[in-house]
Amino acid sequence: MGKQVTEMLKGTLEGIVLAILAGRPAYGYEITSWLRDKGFTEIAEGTIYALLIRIEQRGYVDVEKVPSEKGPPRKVYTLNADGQAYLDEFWTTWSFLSERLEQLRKGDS
Amino acid sequence: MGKQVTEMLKGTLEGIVLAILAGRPAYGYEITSWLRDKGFTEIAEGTIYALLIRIEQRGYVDVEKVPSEKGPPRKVYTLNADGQAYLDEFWTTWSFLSERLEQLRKGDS
DNA sequence: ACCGGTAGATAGTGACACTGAATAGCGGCG
DNA sequence: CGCCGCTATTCAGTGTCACTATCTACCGGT
Repeated sequence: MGKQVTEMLKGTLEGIVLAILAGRPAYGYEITSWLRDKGFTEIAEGTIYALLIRIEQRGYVDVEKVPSEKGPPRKVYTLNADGQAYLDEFWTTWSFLSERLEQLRKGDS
Repeated sequence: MGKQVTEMLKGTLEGIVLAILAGRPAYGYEITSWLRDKGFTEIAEGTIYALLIRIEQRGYVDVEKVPSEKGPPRKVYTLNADGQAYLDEFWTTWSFLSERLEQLRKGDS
């Protein structure tokens, strides 16, 4: 893989993180580990933190500082109503794109 | 839709165009019209031409100038071996991403 | 005292799609 | 004839997003 994934993630990584947060609240480091587990081995730590700050500024998540037993305090992110709405929109957009791509792959051109 | 699609297209639009060219040779204006037909109404003309120049410079396509009955000569693009290899890679990357996304949507988190 | 693991922040870079406008050839209509 | 509309391509400037690389900071164990 490599650069191709990087470009394809633009616009989708945000949705991926919001989808994770829809399942349960989480903090940055946790999300990064989870992504690595799921095969996204190439996603840099810094990328996730930058993304989290972005969605926080847009008001898609609520933030709470929670002291950690190990290391500095965690910033725990929780999806709010605006974030859920944006996530719904994301899935609609994804479905649209996904369907066209599958048609194309089948040679329906 | 709107901006969300735009960001999601990064990295995939290139694959879409190559997939079209895998079916048959085509020129820019034709590809744009085809995309609009298929629901990609928001893709700007300029975007496609810029993309075509890019994939030409990378050597994924062969180019032939064909005089047109109407308007200036067409630049007809044909997918070559390198392009086909890149397209195969694209589908692999797409499958990877697509599978994780579907898992996420099903709440497999 | 140091190191490894946990946790987060940030400045600079590159790639890609969009906007908006310009150029150019051709046919038809008044 | 002159202008409009359709076909067809090009290009300069913009914004967004993920990456790289680096830095700060807290903790436990050796």
